[in-house]
Amino acid sequence: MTTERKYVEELIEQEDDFDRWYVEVIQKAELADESPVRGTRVIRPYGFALWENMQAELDRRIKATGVQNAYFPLFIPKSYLEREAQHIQGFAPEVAWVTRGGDKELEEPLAVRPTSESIICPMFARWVQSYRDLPILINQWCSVVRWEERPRAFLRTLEFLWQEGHTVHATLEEAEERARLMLEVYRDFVESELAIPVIPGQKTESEKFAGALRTYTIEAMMGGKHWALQSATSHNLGDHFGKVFEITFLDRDGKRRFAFNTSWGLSHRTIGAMVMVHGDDRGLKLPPRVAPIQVVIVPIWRKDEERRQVEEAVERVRTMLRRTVRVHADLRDDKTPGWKFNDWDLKGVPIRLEIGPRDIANDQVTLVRRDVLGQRQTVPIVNVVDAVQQELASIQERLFRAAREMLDRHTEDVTDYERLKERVAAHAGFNRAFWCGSADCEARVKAETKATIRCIPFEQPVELEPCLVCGAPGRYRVIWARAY
RNA sequence: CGGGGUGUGGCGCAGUUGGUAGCGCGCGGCGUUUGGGACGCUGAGGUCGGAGGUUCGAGUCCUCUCACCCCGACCA
Repeated sequence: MTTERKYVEELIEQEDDFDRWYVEVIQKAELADESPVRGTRVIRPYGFALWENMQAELDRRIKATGVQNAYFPLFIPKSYLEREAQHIQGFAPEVAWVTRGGDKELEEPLAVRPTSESIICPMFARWVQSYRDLPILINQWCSVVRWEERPRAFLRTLEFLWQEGHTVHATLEEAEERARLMLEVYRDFVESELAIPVIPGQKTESEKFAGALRTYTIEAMMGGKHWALQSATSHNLGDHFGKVFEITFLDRDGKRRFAFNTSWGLSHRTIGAMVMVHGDDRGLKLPPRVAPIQVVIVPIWRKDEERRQVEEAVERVRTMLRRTVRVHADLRDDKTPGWKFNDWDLKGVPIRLEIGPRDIANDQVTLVRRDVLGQRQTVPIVNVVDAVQQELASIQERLFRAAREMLDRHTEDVTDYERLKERVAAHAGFNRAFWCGSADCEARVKAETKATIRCIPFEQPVELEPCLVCGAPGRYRVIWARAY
C-alpha cells in the first residue's frame, strides 16, 4: 500500500532496528530533542506535558500516603557525600563536581546531587530529637546528575527528572513497611496509569542500591529486544544512614536510638518505557490516562461553505468534550487531513475524531482509535462525550492487556543453563529460574550471558528446585534478563 | 577506555582525474487542493566541523585536531 511505503520513509520499522526506531520516534513525535551537551536532552512541550500528567497523578498518590513535598539543594559538600562508604563507592564514578564559584576556587568541592540521601539525612538529624518527631515523610521533585558513559534518551541521560522520597522512622519494621508501601504505590501507578505490567520483587545483594539494607524494584519488559527496564526502586536503608549522619532520638523508654530510613524514586525513564512497550511502526501509542492530548479533532472540507459548517461543528464538539477530556482541534489549513492523521498517529493520540461534510449531514462524528487503526466508527454528536469516555477507558485497558501478553509470551521457565544462554542471545525475553543465592553463580551468568537477576519476585513457588547454574538447592526463583 | 563510523543549507544526502557547490524534503509568497502524508509557479537559505600544509586553484590530496553516532566494558 502506498501509505505504508510512506511510513517507511518517515520512521524506520521496529523489526529493522528497534534501537534506532526508539531514537527516531522520540525525535519525530517531538517528545525530546538533542542538546549541545552530550548525553543531555531537551524535553519538548509535548514530552513535558506527558511528564506533567504523570507527575500530577504520582504526586497525588504519594501524598495520599501522608508524604509532604519539600526541596533540598542541588549541591552536596564532598565530605557529606563521602560519609556513607558504600554509598560514595557506588556513585563516585558518575558524580559531577563543581570546584569553582565565579573565579574563585572552592575550599571544598561540591557534588551535583546524583541522589539526595547525603544532604537530606543531615537535615533529618537536626529535625529529629524525640520519637514524637517521627516519622518524617518527605518527597522532592527535581533533577539529578549522573555522568553516565552511554546515554540513551529518557532511559539514561546525564541529567534526569525524577521524584525521590526520603523518610525516617523509629523502627526497622516501620521503615520496611514504608519501603514496601511505596513500591506498591509505584506498581499500581505504572500498571494503571502507564499501562505497563511489572514484576515486583527484591534486588539481590550485588544489584541493590549503594548503602541500602534492601532494595525493592518493579521490572518491566520492553518491546523489541524484550530487555528489562527497572522502572522504579524503593530502598530500606536500615540504620546505615542514621548511624553515619547521627540521626538519633530519645525513645519512649528514655533510651537514645538511631533512626531508620527509606528512599524511593521513579524517574522520567518511565517515559521511555511507555514508548518502547506500546509503540508500533506508526509511532507512539500513549495510554489515555497520561496522554497530553486524549482526543484530536480533524476537520475535513473542500469548499469554503463546507469549511464554515465543519469548523462550527468542530467547535461544538470540542466544547462538549473539553470539560472531561484533553481535546485538541487541529485547525491547521496548510496540512491535508491525511497528513494530520499520520502526524497524530505518530504522536500517539488515543482517539481521533474526523468531522467532514458527510458527518455533518448525519449529525455525527467519525471516531478512530489509535490502538486498532483501520476500524472506523460513527458516533452521533449527542453521544460523543459518553462514547469518548468509554473508548478511552477501553484503550487504556487494551494497552495494558497487550503489554501483559507480550510479557507472558516472552517469559519462560528455564531449567537448563544452556537454554538460558540461547534465550538471552536470541533476545527471547525473561527467564524464570531457580537460584541458590550465591553471588558466584550470579556473577558467572552475568559474565557468560550478560543477563542479570532483575529481581527475586515476591511471588515465589511453594516447591523450590535446584539452582540453574550449580545445581545446589535453590533458595529463590528469580528473573534473569538483559537490562537497559 | 577499547572497536567501528560520520561531519557539505533546518533535516536526509550527492559531489567524477583537484577547476569556484547541487538534489530531495522542509521553509516564505501566490494560486489550485483537502475522508490516510496533494500539486503548480516562485523565492530565501551553505566561507563544505576546525587549524595548518601542498597547489595557479582544495568539499576533493596530506598532517594535526574537535565533535557526534553506533557496538562493547559500566549504569535509574
